[in-house]
Amino acid sequence: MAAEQTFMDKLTALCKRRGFIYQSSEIYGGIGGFWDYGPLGVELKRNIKNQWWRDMVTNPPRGPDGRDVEMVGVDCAIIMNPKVWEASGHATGFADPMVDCRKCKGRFRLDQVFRIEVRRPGAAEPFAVFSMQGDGTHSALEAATGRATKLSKKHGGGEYALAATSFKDVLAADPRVDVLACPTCDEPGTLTEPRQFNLMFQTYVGALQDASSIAYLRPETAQGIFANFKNVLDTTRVKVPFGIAQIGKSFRNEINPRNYTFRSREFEQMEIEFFCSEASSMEWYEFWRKTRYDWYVNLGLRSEKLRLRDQTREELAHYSKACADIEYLFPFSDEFQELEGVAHRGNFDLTQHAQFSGKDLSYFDDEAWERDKEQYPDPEQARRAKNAPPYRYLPTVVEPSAGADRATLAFLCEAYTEDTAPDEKGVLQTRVVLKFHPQLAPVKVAFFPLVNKEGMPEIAEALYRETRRYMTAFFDDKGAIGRRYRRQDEVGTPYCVTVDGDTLRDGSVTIRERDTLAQVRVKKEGVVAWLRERLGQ
RNA sequence: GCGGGUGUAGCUCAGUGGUAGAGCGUCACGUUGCCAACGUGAAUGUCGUGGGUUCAAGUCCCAUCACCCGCUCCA
Repeated sequence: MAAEQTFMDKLTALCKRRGFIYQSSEIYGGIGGFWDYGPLGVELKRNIKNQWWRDMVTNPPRGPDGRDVEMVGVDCAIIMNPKVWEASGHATGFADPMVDCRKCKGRFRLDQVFRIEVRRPGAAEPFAVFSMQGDGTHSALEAATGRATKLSKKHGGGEYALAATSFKDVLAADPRVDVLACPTCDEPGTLTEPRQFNLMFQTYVGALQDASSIAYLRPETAQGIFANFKNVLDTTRVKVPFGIAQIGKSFRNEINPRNYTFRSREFEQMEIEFFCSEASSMEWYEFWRKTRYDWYVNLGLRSEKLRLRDQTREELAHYSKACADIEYLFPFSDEFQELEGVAHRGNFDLTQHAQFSGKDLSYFDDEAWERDKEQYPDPEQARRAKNAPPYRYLPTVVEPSAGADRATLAFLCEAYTEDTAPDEKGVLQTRVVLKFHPQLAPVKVAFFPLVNKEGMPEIAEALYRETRRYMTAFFDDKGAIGRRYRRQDEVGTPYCVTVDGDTLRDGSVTIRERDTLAQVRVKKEGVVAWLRERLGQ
């Protein structure tokens, strides 16, 4: 742990020193869970987002059906009608504190779990106590009857009386939660202390600050996509299967933000909701699972620190058929941490929004109907068939949901390398280098005059001005050449171009490669083309 | 949320209740001939913040904020 801690310390120090990441409002003592990207950090993160958008939206891969994936983008408001969060399930459990079970991972509202006491008529002490879930005392008692009868028989039979007290009331009288049993696991001691879960940031819309004007900052970008599903269907010519993508900020009022930018209260997501038929959904799920994993690998997360983990049945949400996490072993933890989740969500979200909004969010498959309608000669039969699957249905959703800040942090961790390079006297010295994939590097190329005379600076600057029309470039004539190379290594610049004496004689420059330190000579007129070819800019 | 630790220059860190420091970095000038050069000079601090004790607080006390570690948590 000590060595890994040192690694994170070095990385965070580098990120601060070279302008990748700053703590938010640092001059006022900072604020927990919020981070700013500096001049180099914003380039890095933007490159990651742009690459994602290019690879997923504007130039998506070929799907399992042999056709190019159809994908459109949206950019939705952060604040939405609060009913959205009722439909999505994010608002439930707000009114009452909750307890979690450490064993079964269940979460229960205190007013919906009851302590059931079974006692003989007139007896002071119950002969059996257990826990039961219910919407109210009545439903809890009803649910408990079967078990109480069995317990009564076991204890010799005879009449018994039931009493149900909600955990809320029990704990009000006696705050010891460890004597209460989890209604699922049925053993005491597995429940956490009750807590208020209010992880959505709350605000007021309009000048009037009362209950009717409460709104929330979105805790995920996905719901904006679902809420616009019908709009996109009606106004573009997409056909299922297709996806809607969005990059944007989300907010969660995390109890305990930690691990640098990994768990922040304000963060940026890159999400796709991919809509397909139920029949093809597992095929699409497998496709996205692999496509998204490969995306990270292709951009440089090559080590064994990246893995694709299928969630176990117990981890899955009730509506989900399958979910895989793309995880990275960050230096700050012994455990893999989630970068992205690829979830098979069934049609849960569209069902919820159709129900809560009262709007029809079904999709009608024209092509299939045109193909099959001859099979329904009877008009009434045809009308019924037309409005049911496989012609009209709520599409199934596969959701690849990635964290842009987490990806940025993973790429930084993976890129950070210490190796050795010879100094002026040929002695090996430690070198810090960020080995970013060239596509992600904040600065693509730096231009140096070997020395500041004989017209070298002018030539180098002219090349710099020409090149920056196409890519982020940097000009540096300060200090010795070796030092300038090292400065660029430290921020991950893949190429450095040096104008030297030979440039004056034959018009060639040296291009030095970041990872290998190898140098090649290129005619100065060909430098831009040489770089654009290798950087795809 | 609980317990422990830390907070001094851009970074890493010294600093016995009595003048605010070092290395690296940054900037200027000179030098420069391909991998962390050298010389000279310079800038940089409400010692996290707010109270308190004291003749005097970076140092002691209290509170608070931020970060780190361990638990917890991650809807």
